[in-house]
Amino acid sequence: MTTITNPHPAPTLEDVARAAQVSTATVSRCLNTPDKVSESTRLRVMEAVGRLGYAPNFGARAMASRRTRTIGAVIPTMENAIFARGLQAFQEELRTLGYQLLVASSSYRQDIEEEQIRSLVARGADGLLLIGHDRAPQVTEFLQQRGLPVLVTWAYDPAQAGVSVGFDNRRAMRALAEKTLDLGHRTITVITAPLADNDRARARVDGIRDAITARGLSVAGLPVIETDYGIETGGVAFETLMQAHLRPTVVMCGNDVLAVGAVKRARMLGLSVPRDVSITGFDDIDIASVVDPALTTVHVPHRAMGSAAARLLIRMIEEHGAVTSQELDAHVTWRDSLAGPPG
Amino acid sequence: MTTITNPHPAPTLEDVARAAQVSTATVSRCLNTPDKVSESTRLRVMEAVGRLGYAPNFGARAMASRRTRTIGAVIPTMENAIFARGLQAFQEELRTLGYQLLVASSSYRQDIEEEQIRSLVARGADGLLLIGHDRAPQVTEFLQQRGLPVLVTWAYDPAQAGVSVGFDNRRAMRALAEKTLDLGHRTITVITAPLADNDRARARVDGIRDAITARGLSVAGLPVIETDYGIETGGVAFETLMQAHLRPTVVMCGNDVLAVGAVKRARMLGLSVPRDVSITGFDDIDIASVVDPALTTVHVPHRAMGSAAARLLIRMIEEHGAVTSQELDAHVTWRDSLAGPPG
DNA sequence: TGCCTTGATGTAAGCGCTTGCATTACGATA
DNA sequence: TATCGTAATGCAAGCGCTTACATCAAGGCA
Repeated sequence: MTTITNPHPAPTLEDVARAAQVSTATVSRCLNTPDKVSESTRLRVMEAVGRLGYAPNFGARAMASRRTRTIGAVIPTMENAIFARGLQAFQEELRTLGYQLLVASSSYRQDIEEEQIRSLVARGADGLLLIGHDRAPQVTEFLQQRGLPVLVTWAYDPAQAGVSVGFDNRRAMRALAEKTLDLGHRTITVITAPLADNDRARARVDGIRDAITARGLSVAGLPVIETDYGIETGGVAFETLMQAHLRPTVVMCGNDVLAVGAVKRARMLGLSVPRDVSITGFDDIDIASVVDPALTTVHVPHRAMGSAAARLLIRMIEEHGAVTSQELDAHVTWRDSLAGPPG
Repeated sequence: MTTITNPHPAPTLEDVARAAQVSTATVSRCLNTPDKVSESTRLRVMEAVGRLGYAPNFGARAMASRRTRTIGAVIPTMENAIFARGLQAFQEELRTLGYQLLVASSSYRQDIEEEQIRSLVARGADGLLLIGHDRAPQVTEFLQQRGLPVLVTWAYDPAQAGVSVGFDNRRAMRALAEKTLDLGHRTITVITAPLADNDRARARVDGIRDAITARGLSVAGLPVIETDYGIETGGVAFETLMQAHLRPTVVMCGNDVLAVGAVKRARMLGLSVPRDVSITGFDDIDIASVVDPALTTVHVPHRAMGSAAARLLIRMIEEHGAVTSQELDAHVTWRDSLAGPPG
């Protein structure tokens, strides 16, 4: 390997100091505590900073000052609108609080999530935002060992350890399932994202089971198809379900994207929604009200969750105090894709 | 200010070295060049690493080794599906190449973009991915001064300096406008995202003008409404346009989200698309084929663009070579929202 | 005039890591 | 047995910054 001499060495504090005829300490103070420096010096220094195109080296600064004002977040994927929206709000709120956001994504894989968490910690994140509770024990242990503030979101499950801000996936889905049962549906089927390593998805399916059981009905034969996130995959799963000999009167989907796939496929199959079959979603993203018929779904306050998470996490960091989990409301949004069973 | 002694000091290389009874150099080698260390030592060291929950300090490592294997990207917003998708592909490709992605978002504001760029540079990014060409000159100058590899994407404009990978927004929109004119439309109107600081949006509108001018028609009276990104805002703009005394026969939208808003609003107003009015989009995101009628739009290869960008940028970094811009194909996708003018 | 306060600046010690060079141990070779 | 090569390890210099502490100049006051 040949060592290439960088033709553009980034200017350092020392370069600026030399250019402005002061010590590095003074330059540092100009940048961090300007009121501790005389006006004339400050002007001279800032001029040099501008002229040289100086930008402080973050690593060095973090090392010397032992904090970064940086928050790390690991989400499954940016392609999922629900995370994108919540994270955008999270970031905007962080900005007003003087923090920076570092985002990484895990593609729904626990091993990648672990790798990303370690990387964010190594980068000196002052706190971490994670999605859901499912996580290998050694990761939790690692985080605890570090005493790093960690906030879980997109989930609120009082049974879980750790602070979270989110909604109760299980209860919300149960509410929707109860409405479904109220309408007279008895042949329910479910399409969901893969359940392994995904407590939110599992909680939603459990919510459906809760509702069924509470009516004294049996949950034994409840068909549940797991499939990857996507409109197309949702459609395929829907078609499979409709080919069963006991055709469902309602297909409850674990998220809106799968539900939209189901609705589209229904039309292709010549089925009318909700006359021939009802379909429900979860999340209430844009697409839910765009599809025809519009989805009956569970509305999740993504943006509110993002900003609440930011405020809570910063409080954990700055006040070292014990904060408590916060539950947000997720309620059924009634639209057109759910009606009584046919006949 | 009271200084709080961190109750959980992160273990350092030295802690590991002490625990494993070796020097810090050996620990470092275990982590970076394991084959230069004897097996027995390596095992002992790795055990200590695991037991202490050691994670290397990124800042220190970057400082000592003078590289980070990190790429920075600044996008306008994660809420826009087109960026989310392209960036996801970008990140996946980077991972296979052994690089990490740092994402920041600018909310479509140049000043925030500048701030984020500087921050990513300060964090030691080995290269930068930026969206579009519009940028304050001092930013470009700063980047150039640093000699940092920068790749522009979501745009391909041979007239612009700098390397880019993307598609020709102007030509693509022109092609769509020509189809529109071919169908006999003469009363065209446009809904677009704000044009200031957004070369992609401007290029798209220019493409429409190109098509009109090429037919020998006048572009003078072409109504153009600028509005923020969103389904709702698109709907409002559409309604405004339809209230004009000379009602358009086609509304061309700068992106799919605005177009979907227009379609939804058309239905609310009791207008049939495309019988009463045609509507076109741009981007071909999921929502475009979900809305009814499905949007005639311009298909953009988001994921291909993301991975191509990753490969190109890494080549710029690792081979120091002059690479050339790469143009990807964006073509009209014909669906149902565009037909001939009424009557 | 001499002493003290105050504000502005400089000095230098790290922060945690990588890496060139020096050292050591040990088996192979003459 | 003496010599040498090689593999394994240690030593220590820095990477660019912050900050406690030292220093210094300039007034203010008795």
